[in-house]
Amino acid sequence: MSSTKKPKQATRADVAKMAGVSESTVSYALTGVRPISDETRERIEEAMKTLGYVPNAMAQALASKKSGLLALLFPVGERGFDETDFEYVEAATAAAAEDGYQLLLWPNAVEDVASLRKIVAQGLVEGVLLMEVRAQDPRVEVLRDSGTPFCLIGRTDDSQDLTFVDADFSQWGPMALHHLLDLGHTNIGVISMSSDLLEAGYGPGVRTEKPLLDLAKRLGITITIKHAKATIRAGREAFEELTAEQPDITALIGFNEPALIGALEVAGARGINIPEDLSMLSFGISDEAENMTVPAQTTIGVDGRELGRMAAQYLVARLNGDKKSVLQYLTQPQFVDRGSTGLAPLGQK
Amino acid sequence: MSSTKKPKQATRADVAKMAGVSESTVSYALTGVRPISDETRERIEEAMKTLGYVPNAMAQALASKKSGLLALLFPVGERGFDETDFEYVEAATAAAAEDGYQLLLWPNAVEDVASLRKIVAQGLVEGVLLMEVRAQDPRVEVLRDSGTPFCLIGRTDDSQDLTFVDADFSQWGPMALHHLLDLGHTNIGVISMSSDLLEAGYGPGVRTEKPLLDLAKRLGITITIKHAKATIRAGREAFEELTAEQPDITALIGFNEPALIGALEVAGARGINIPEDLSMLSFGISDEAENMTVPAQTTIGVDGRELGRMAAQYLVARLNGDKKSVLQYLTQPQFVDRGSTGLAPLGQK
DNA sequence: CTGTTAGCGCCTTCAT
DNA sequence: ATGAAGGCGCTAACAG
Repeated sequence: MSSTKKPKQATRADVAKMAGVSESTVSYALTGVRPISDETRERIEEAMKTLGYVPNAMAQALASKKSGLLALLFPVGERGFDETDFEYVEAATAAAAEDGYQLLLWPNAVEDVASLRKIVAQGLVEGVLLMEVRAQDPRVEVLRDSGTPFCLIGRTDDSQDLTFVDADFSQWGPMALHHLLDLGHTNIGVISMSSDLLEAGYGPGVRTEKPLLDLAKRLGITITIKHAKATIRAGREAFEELTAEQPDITALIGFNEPALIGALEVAGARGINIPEDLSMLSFGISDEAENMTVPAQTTIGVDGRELGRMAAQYLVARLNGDKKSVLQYLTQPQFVDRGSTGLAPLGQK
Repeated sequence: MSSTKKPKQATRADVAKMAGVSESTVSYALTGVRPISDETRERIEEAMKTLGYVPNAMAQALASKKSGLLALLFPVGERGFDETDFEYVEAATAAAAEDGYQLLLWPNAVEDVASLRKIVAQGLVEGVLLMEVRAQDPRVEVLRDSGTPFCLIGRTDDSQDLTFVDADFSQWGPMALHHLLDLGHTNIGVISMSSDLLEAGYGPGVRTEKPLLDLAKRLGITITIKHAKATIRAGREAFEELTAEQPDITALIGFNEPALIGALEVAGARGINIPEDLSMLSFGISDEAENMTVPAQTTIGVDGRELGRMAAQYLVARLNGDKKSVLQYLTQPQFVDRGSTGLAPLGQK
């Protein structure tokens, strides 16, 4: 058996002995919390190097009450992780690492408040990042009275005094309308998410829809909305209903990725050219996912990486005792033109 | 300020005092490592409940040398996290959780061996999961002589005595050929990954290509391979070259997601119908990504979730002292028919 | 069945 | 500028 057994890690005591100093001096040399003579510092550093000393994370955490760990709470069973979610994770991980923190992935059902309470009580993590936040989210209360700092990606209805980062959904509709109106579209269809989601208070949905409708009315744009489940099939049906009701629609806004694919399929089958016959613009779909559709979709959406990064940074700010009364960030909508919108066809009445 | 301050967590000592027993008895009541009279157990449990006691993870880890944490080392900067990678993560997280372990996300450049060494020396994690394994992977040696148990997702060239899970790439080509041959295709194009990747020994590439070519030769199938970079543009060019060289191709195998999209675009522009005029089959693209293309692609690939799950389970097995000399797992290729392949058109000679 | 006693490896307040 | 000593909260022998 050439299998190497666990080599014993050098401990602070070993370093102290070898350098001929006390253990605490070694600690101070490490943290720089108090002045050390250059000479002893060198001896210590050399000892550390030859011993390959690395402070033990557990002991450090236990003694200092600082684990350097953050939890990223992500919901399981919901609608599963999608690509955008993943952008958060990656960006948050990187941002946390820059500040010396590691991210722990914690799969947790939103309703499972009991184990969340237990999890934070364990004292493993210093702070928590929450994904897939609901309008009324039971996890918030648990975290709040556990005293653990946390930051939401998304927000609750009642989040004035919470730390969060979110997309500024209220701007999506107006931005889309301006873009389409500039191209001459005045009769626009929308394939949005299911009514169930909206009625459940799903933030992106409710925050987007009203400003869109309000502005359309003021601008005199005709809007026809269809709510569809998040399936390709539902998208096909929605598109068919939409075009039956409003044959003169010249542009389509989608806020429902799978349904949009369905609409694309039907349009393709009917020989509708995009953007010559119909302009398409889609909301909130991640860059990569959107590149997959043929043709690629012009998009107004959220920069997942920015959100993830900001979330981690805000959380760390809280940990470092940032006393700003409020730490909240709304990302500007991200417009990516992939050529699926164009001038409105003429002669549509 | 109604802001709740960190409530002091009850400690084992508190429980012991309240229950009128010694501290160690509390521990034993928790772990069940030694018999406790029903009566004292009840007193203890009640005390725990009223105090809301939860064992401190750090202290537990320090004393027992078991943190309950696993690291998932994922490479940054490479080609970025894609959706399939994410399936590993999600599945591994879930599987680890079932065994009582948490997954720590550790972004780490493959070459950054120094910080990897440091990371494991910290003693934070009990084991490591490695993603994006290279044919020659410097991280393996570091882990091996750190004595930290680890499991690869993928494998190195020299992995006889390593613990790993990987797809059985050698079967992909044959499976694809059989499928296409059954439909009457004997002149097949391949848009594969860049030669750079292959020359660097990228496992999925090299392990797939040779068996594919070998079997094609034996079956008398004409294969024309184009290597393209992972971009849509490169895919367009590859497809154009391919069809210029071999106008009689009736089927196309893609092993390069973005390039495949490019090929699809060109095909669409030329009015080539799939699968009537051209059958398409794609390798190793994740389910979700594949559903995004229009038309959807028939795929031979890997079940990312299975891999992630197995990886976590194998690692935990190692941690639990599973002495099986070898723990290695190859997943069967996963064939998903999405209708992009069909009978070869006639009269192509 | 239960209690006592060392640690685990490090941080930190007190001394000097 | 440096040491000594007392925890942090828990595990795991060692004693009854």
